[in-house]
Amino acid sequence: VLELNVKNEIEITDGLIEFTGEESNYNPFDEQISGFEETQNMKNENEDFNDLSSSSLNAFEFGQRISEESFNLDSQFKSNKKGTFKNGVIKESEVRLYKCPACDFETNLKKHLGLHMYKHSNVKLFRCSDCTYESNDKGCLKKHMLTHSDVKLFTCSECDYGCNKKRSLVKHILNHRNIKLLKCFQCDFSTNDKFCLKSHMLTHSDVKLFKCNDCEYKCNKKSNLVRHKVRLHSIVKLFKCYKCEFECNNSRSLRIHTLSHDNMEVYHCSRCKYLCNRKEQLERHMVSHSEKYLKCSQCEYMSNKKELLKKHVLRHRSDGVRKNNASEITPEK
DNA sequence: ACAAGAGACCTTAGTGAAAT
DNA sequence: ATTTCACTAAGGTCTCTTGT
Repeated sequence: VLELNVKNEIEITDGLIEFTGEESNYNPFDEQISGFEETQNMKNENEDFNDLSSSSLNAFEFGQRISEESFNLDSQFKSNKKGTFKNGVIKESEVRLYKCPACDFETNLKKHLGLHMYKHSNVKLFRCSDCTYESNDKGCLKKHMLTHSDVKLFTCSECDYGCNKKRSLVKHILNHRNIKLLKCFQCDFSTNDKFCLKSHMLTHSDVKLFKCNDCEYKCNKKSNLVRHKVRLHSIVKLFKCYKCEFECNNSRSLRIHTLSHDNMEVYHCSRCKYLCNRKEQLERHMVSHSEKYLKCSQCEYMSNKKELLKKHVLRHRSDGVRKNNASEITPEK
């Protein structure tokens, strides 16, 4: 039993993860993702996880499931109907009398229709006093207000982690236990985050969703494109030459530029904009333009840098894949 | 549930400079 | 002249959090 703060507890016993203290039993892993598979045998692959029995994850559950989840109902309607479903059937007496003229929503309670109609207007009933957030749902505003406070409804008993969502704590605790329930069917990658898996699947695709307007760079993540633009094409120049008007956004470019002010003999690369003040540095630089690569004898890895190949070979050793020695570093022509 | 962003971690490549 | 160390830039990937 992992004790959470105040009245919340999470039990992990025989494969059952269950919250006690509150009634909600949300299972973030209820849904199957097409093309992906849950690693139900993951437990067997993880010898460090001693708390569960070997067959436990096949019965991985978060207590009793909420039957309402399976109905496609408006959230306000659904929230007030709790307890009116029995075995997934709505009682015959609860005929829906009020229909929304603007959409398919219908309810048997007039006040629910009134609340629903706010959805079709610009009127917002509740507004955050600290930011621009507004909503027609009081509960949503209450939840939003937590983001302005330091209050953490759920805290981990094993570390300093705290959050306001049960689901987040469940995921966090699964990380402590080294359990990954969602697995990529194309590689060894696994995670507990469905969206993360979706994003991971893009790495197996040749499609690049985002392209830089200023160069040939392409990637599948918007945040990577933004980072690329800031690093390479940022209009903000942080480094300025103290002798002239030259500006750039990295220290290396500035260093190279200052060579021109020092009356030093400057060596230019014929294939790029590289400059330096020593002949041997230029020669080493030219290696980066050559097609001479050093190849690892144990895998497909290649590098034109001896230090990197050494590091790589050491990794083979530490992984215990195969014993190796320096003679296995085979330069290619 | 989904989407997006921030940030962390890891890796590779390139480089300056010191050591050999 | 060559090797090695230390550092930085940059990209890929993943985790975590937040908002809708």
